[in-house]
Amino acid sequence: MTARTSTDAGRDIPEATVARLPVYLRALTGLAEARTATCSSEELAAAAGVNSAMLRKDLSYLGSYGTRGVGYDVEYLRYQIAREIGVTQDWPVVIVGIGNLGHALANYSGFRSRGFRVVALLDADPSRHGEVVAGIDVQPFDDLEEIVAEHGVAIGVIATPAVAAQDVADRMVAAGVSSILNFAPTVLSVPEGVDVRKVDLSIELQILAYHVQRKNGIVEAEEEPA
Amino acid sequence: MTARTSTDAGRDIPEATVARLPVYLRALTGLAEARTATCSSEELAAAAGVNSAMLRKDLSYLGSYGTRGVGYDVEYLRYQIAREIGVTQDWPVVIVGIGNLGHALANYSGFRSRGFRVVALLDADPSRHGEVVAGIDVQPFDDLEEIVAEHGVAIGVIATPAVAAQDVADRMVAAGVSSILNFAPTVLSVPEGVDVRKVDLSIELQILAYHVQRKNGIVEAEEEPA
DNA sequence: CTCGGTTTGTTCTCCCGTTCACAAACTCCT
DNA sequence: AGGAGTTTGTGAACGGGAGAACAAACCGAG
Repeated sequence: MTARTSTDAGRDIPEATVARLPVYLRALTGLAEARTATCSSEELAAAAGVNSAMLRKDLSYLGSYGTRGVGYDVEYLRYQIAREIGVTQDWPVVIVGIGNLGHALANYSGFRSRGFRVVALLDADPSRHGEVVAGIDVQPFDDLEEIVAEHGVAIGVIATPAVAAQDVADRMVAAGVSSILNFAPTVLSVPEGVDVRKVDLSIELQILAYHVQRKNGIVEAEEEPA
Repeated sequence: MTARTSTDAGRDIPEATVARLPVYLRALTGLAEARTATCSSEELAAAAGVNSAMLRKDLSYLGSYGTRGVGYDVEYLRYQIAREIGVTQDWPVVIVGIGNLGHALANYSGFRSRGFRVVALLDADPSRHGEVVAGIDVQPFDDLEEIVAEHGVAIGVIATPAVAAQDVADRMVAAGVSSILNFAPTVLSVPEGVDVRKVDLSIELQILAYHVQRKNGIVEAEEEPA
């Protein structure tokens, strides 16, 4: 056995697995609400929309939380996954850019119910300041540093126009934010150690469009000269 | 040379490449707006936030559109990628579920500017019908089939609560929609041949939370009994 | 206590995606 | 015209993820 402390039974979880853990968590929550006490990897995998072998392998990175011949205890596994992700406690989050999308994000109930608490809404436009969205009033963007320090914010959400996004990211990083969820359609450059995940709505549609065109592609053919 | 028609110089583009083409397209648009006529793979890769070797390999699936020793013609490459993705023409899109997120999506200018046209906003809640969002009035969900048929809609966006999403997806598929962008936090099951892409806001945050916890993980240690 | 049935945890293999490294090809200067 | 310098396109190596298959472990019946 290599040198390991007793607490970290599963080091270095693959990124692909990390991305699926929240899906499993949601599926388990659904099962728990349906009063299901136990489930097999087959059932859980079906609920999560994945292969059962992959599910078992994913879970094995966390530890050995199932019982052979029986399956998984829904509540127990749910807690273990939540603990591994880190959503047993609440994470403070700031949202910058309270336009249409910022509004929607601020009102999104899925954040609060899944371990995230929006502690501030910031916008650079003074005409928005004081507006109350989802029970929180919009504050000047310049309050960023103070708010991050006060609440210990580690996660920032950028919902600004593309041109502003890099500046916002820089300020966030300087203020101590280490993870950014970026909705602005631009590539952010951040220092080593800072995580950025991007959600780009039009890119998703373009990917779909490609596949639609590919499916219909047999119909129209010529484009270049023969 | 294997049997190939003259038109399809690049069959079966890898999925990972398809997902990056819109990023390249956006970077090229930015360069074009900056009056840049030509760019090297190194420059374009930097603008897109990827490795230059990967960029070149990605582009090579489309064909040989660069000039060795020179680089790529911005306008020409932009057109070729747009054509490959299929965004030279406009795609009609329907959005179902005009809540907070649906509002934001309907108002999102990035759709229209990138080859997508929202032809209808649908909601099952009668109290919303007639409301005008982004210049389009909200119609009953039951109009779905008629609208899909009339406009030849191939792409549908689901922005409903989770419980309604599967029903909406089923109706969409039955009406002829072949690609779905799903914002509802649930796993959709669709028949073979239908593409689904999901965007899940809270999952993205949970992935970030995991990494934050991992970074801070050295601080707090014990959790299980020794 | 033993045996059959069930389900997990894990190993092995295949495949896709990424990166490296280099030959081919183009431009420009002399 | 020829050679030096650039940059593309691609073959090959490398790493990680996904699925199949199986051994280990558990339950319950007799």
